[in-house]
Amino acid sequence: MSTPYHHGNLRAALVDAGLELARAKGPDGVVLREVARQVGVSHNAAYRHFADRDDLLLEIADRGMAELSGAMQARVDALPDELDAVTRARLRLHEVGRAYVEFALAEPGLFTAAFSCFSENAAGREPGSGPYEMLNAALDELVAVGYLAAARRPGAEVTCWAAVHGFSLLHLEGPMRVVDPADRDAALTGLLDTIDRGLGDPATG
Amino acid sequence: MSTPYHHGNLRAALVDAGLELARAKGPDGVVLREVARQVGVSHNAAYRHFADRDDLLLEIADRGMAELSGAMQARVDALPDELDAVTRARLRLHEVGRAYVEFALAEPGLFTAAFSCFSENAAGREPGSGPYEMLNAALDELVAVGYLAAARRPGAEVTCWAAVHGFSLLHLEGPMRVVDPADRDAALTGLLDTIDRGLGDPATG
DNA sequence: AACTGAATGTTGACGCCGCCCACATGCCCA
DNA sequence: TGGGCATGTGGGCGGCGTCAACATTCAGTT
Repeated sequence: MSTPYHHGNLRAALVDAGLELARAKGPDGVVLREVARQVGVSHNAAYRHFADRDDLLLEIADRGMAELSGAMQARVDALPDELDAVTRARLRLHEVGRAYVEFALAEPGLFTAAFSCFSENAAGREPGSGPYEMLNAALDELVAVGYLAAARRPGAEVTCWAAVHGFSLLHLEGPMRVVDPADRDAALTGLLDTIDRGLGDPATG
Repeated sequence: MSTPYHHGNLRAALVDAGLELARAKGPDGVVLREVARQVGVSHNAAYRHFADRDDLLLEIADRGMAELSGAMQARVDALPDELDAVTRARLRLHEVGRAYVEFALAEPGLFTAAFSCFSENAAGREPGSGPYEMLNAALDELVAVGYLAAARRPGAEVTCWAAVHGFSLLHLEGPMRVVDPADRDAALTGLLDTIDRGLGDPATG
């Protein structure tokens, strides 16, 4: 009555609670018993909906990835239209990278949780919506507009991803945890600039 | 008698055992009770030498960092001498980065353990011996030989570190765990090349 | 050589955790 | 109406980190 024996939508409630825990304390904060406690259900109830803790974490990771994708998409969409093709493509890559780092620093727990495990059918439900696909799209555009030589295109996505991913982790859990935000932003600008120069064709850019 | 009540050098033995556990299973594999078990001492014995688990992990991390430094130094020292200054400086940066990634992939557990926590007096006991210092030295040399413009020097160490760190983690625990070594090496070469181009002064390089 | 205090190691306990089991409850459909 | 199945409960197991009390050894003083 007051609290019906069957929750009705326990699975979703568990994921939501777990998501909040991940946000607040990172992947290690997603404790099955605590999640159950917050939903007001007994420990073990979760096992009717998830094989084990990792299975829950997997779904949380997917949600985190989706959120990251959204943040990246938002920044890309906010780009002004009236730019020439080349600078627009270059700015697009910058925004993709900046959004990635911005999200990681704004949501450290969720970000690390999202990378603590991976599902096969990754974040992007419909193709093209995941962070990886957005990055590849940005790079493809750089080739299309003639800024990035086609010969340099293979592997470029790994370079870009590695750079922003490493930057995020170094400032999140790494030795750069304590640098002040201004220096951090300057360093990020420098990183994006170096990548831009490194990818660009001197003849064209 | 057979096994003396006092171990004699328990602290070092615990660190060694913990180091092996870290190597094999990463930071989460460093379990106090297991470390004690391996040394043949009761659980809790470790508390006479370490404040808590993190304290032990800290020392393990230091050792891991030192090992990383050694691997980097070895690669740098192996560089041939008879090169002109500019290419030598550029190669030096390449080797620093390659050694970093190589170590991370060869010793995944120890590498992640080394970055799972940090001591204040970081890895390099004597100044200049830590990974960070070696990277900075390589970049300073790039400035000295005129390849890297002094104006681009600030923040360059963050860019380089982020790139190789991110590359390592993406291939270690990240979505790129499964790419085959050949592709991985090609991607790393591409990354180092992009960084080299991004840092270099077009007029000089 | 005996005494004493500090250092070191042991035993036992507490409260967490993930996970497994047997059982209780409520829903749906024949 | 009744039976089967999904869902939630309660208890228990072993493992963890940590604390407190106790045992043993060592080293320095007299």
